[in-house]
Amino acid sequence: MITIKEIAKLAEVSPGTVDRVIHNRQGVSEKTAKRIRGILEQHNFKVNRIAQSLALKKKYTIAVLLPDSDDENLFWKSPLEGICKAKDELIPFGVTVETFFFDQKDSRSYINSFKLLLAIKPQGVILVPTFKKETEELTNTLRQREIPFSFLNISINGYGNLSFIGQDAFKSGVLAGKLMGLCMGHKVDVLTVHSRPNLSNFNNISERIKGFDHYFEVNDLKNTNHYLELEDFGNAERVRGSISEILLKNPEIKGIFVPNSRSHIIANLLHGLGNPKPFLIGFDITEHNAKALTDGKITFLISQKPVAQGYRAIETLAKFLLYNRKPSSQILSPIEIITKENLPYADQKRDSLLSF
Amino acid sequence: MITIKEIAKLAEVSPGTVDRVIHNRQGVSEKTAKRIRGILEQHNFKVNRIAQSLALKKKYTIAVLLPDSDDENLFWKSPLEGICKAKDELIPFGVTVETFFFDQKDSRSYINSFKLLLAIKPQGVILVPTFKKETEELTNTLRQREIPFSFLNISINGYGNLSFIGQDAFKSGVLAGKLMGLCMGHKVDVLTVHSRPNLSNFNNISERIKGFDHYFEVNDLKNTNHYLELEDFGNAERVRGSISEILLKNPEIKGIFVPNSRSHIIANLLHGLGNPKPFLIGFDITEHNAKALTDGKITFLISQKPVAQGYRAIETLAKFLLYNRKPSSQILSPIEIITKENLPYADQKRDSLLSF
DNA sequence: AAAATTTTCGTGTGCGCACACGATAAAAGT
DNA sequence: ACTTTTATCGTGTGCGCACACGAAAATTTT
Repeated sequence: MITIKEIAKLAEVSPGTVDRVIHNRQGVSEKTAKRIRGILEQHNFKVNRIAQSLALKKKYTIAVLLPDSDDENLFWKSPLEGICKAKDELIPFGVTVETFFFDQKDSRSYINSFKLLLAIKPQGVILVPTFKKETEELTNTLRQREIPFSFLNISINGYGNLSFIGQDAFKSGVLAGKLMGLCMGHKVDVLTVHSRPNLSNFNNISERIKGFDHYFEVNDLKNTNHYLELEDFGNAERVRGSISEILLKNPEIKGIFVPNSRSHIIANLLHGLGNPKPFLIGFDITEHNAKALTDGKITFLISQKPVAQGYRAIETLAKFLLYNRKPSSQILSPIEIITKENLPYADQKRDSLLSF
Repeated sequence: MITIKEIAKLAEVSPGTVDRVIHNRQGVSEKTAKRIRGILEQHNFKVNRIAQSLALKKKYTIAVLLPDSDDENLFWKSPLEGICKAKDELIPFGVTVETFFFDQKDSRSYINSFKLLLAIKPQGVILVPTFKKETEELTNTLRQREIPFSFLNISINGYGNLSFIGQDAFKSGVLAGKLMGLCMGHKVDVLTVHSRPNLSNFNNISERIKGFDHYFEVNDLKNTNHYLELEDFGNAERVRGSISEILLKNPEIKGIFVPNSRSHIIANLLHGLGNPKPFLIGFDITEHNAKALTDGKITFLISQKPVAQGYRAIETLAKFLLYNRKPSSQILSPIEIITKENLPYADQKRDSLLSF
């Protein structure tokens, strides 16, 4: 690997001048700049990122705003894990990552945490835009202060975000539909169990349902889709009642689709209702879901490499701050099909050369 | 992040002494060593990998021995891609990666390429142990010279390799069986199309078939498995003849399993034989397979993140050489289920903070 | 007790780059 | 022709660490 010093010798200038050309800084005549650029290209010069990182002394702070993961909703543990991993790796780069949490069911906590976030004066922000209106406010502030920000996991358009890191929710629904169609055939009824639209993260959920239904429409399958809207997945008694009611009324229902990470709740209820091995498609590998999948109470889980999602969100933003590398506007996670058989191999940790 | 110099001040010694303690080098009395270790722990000191890499001047050469990818077998392009990526990133670490190829159908080329490989005196080797007997020879040489080596993609035991990077072939077969069982139901006949056992890479193929059959046995499904053994997937006329013959004889065959990356050949033949949308499970996302999947001629592809496989093989070996970090003996790739719907999101490139 | 040896430790340099500072040369102003 | 301004470039230092070299102290040998 050729160094700046060597390039300088070849061009008969000082290393400082080469440095200026590399970074397009002013203070070098067009004539010599051109010559140096030629030599750089000719020798395929690439900055040694390692030396660069060591020399760079600018400090950056990235702030993250994401839902906290209570016992009821374990999903957010995974992106957080990826975020923490990126955080560790970024320390020697002079990048600090600070995390702020909010309650998914309380938009005020979203606003409040954001205020705390602003107080640390971050140079970049990652956020999960759970609440639409409030997000408009927040992003206005960020744009005003010229703080770049990316959306994580939930995609909404027209807010001037640098990037979106997450899954194509609609397509993941389509895939769920395909699996249902392939395994259930044409004439069987299916049931979609979802929560109330006004709850958080609904953007993804509704897109999944749309995608699911879309598959049946486009492929002209003659299945009947039933829907069960629950107010609160946490209320076991009421959920049990609603489920058994709709299943009794529609005994021809054979396949069940739960487009959120609380699939295990439905799976375990069905088990209790005398259906130990239901055909059920759920979302996300949480601990509970993994257990239900292993026990055969869930057939398929659609997953999205949530750990990698968190990691990449930080990584791309850091790259933008450090090297001014603009990420693509959509960084789409894989849409993984997880069964009992391939679960042990899913969502592996990744580590980089710099991690321990 | 606390530095060596700061630790030295706290311990009232010189940075050099701290350095000696960190690397367990001799030349420091147990008393002061203990004191320094205490302070290191207390402040949770971690070496700055970036500064370390810059200071390290030891050069390493990693040699890779893998099958070349002709038009007939595109699979190996993917691991190579990952290897090249790792190679680029490793340059600033003083690690050079050299690749050597052999013909999968010619064990002599395996031996010959290995000789060339030895000539560059690598400090570490990655190899795809396609031929069993010959691999024994090669690994003997490597052990003799104390050159650490890892196996890529094909797993064979008892050769003293540092690590294996690849898929659990048996389990991937089990998963294929599961998908077949789920979609085909209990009474349908299925056909497994494979190549002759003496061909290269047979270890993986036979394990996949074993896994596939195992699923049906364990779950007591009453399907009948038919087998078609082809001498050469490349001979279109003969393959067509064999396929149409077995399908005519067994019209009840509804599902087809092709446990190798040439699934697209069978898929296209079936298309020609008047079965435009067969139920077919194949392996690996090659260009041809991806096309056939998109066209609906293949239902499922089982994939294994081959790009990541190549990358990780190099990465783990480099980490071992650079930092003496022993990888786990099995680095298992995910067993991915790929359909038309999630294909666009599969096997994404990954890049690190140090890549361009 | 002096010399020789070994143990224990400090100092200094360089890895490749970024960037501040100052020097020189060219252009503009007076 | 001289000063002032501006454009152009070179020099030097530090980022955190590894490692070679040598100095000092402790130990052994004579």
